Amino acid sequence: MAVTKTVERTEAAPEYISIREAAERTGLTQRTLRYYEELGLLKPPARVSGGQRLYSPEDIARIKQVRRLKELLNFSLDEIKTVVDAEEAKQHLRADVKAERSLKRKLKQMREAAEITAHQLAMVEEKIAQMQAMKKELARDLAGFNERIQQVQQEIEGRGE
Amino acid sequence: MAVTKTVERTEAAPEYISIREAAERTGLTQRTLRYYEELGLLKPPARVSGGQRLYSPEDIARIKQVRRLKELLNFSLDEIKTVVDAEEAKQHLRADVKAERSLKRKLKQMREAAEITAHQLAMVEEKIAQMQAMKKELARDLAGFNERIQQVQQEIEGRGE
DNA sequence: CCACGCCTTAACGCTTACGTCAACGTCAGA
DNA sequence: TCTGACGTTGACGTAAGCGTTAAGGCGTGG
Repeated sequence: MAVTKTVERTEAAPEYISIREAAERTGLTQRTLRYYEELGLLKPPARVSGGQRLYSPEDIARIKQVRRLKELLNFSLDEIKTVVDAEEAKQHLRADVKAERSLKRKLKQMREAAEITAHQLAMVEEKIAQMQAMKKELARDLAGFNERIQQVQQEIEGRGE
Repeated sequence: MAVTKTVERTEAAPEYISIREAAERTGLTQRTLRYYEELGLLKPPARVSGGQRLYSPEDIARIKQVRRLKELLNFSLDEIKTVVDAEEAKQHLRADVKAERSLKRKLKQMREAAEITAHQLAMVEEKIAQMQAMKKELARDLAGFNERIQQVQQEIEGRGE
């Protein structure tokens, strides 16, 4: 019985925003938001009775996370999908924990979730290391330039040109 | 009088390598190397008399830099082109410095080069900062998971299940 | 009540960044 | 000298990631 979530539009929920606002706040376009939803990267947001999307703060947070995965870590949308699917699993297991079922099962699932998170963490750390190496190189270049600038400047002054 | 650079192929320069090796060492494909060259991201390498490309160690270094710009900083090839064009300018000015001309001119050019480098450095630093924020978030998540795992484990032991 | 603005889905278009032939030269070894 | 591996330049193909347009629904202010 697929119940379509709706929200009172009688100013009840001020934190719910239109796709326009969502796009502005996340730096993506409306088209991109719909596209990501279509791909399953974003779970379908709430709708008003008229059918228009209403994004919750959690939705916004998730959108920002997807964007970070893409822009910072350079993940493809496919890769992001596997990540968010994993996060879905996390949510489910949290619900499970609250619903109280087999503890061993939960333990296994939580370990998987932790492993995924650890993996992502490792990737981020690796990228940071690479970028710090790049930073060093650039800093060295810059120092070299500044040194030469000093030299040339002294030459000019010495000459009194 | 466009003189085509050539290199003795009588084993004279062991540091010069074929496009195959260049691709292997840089992690790009041969096609990509030719494509980048076509776009002006790489300066045309030396050739043997037969027309085959020979990459110098400097060429290889440049290729790796282009790759870093793409993969680490997520630059488009267009953006990379502006960067390498700027670096071209640096090289030219270095040649100028050796050729000894107007010192003031050189000074101005060197300042520009330094500015460009500083700009790139700033971008790298910003990305590092963003990624460290992301790292913190992930670390926090992971800690939360591990904590919960401990809890569940104790529950299991306490029960003697 | 109707015009205007914002939303919807569906479909096609387009750019980037290469992959993949095809057709042909080159070079080293048997 | 022939053969087979490797290289060359086009030219066309293609997947990802959206942009853009079409055709229409909803609701709100004048």
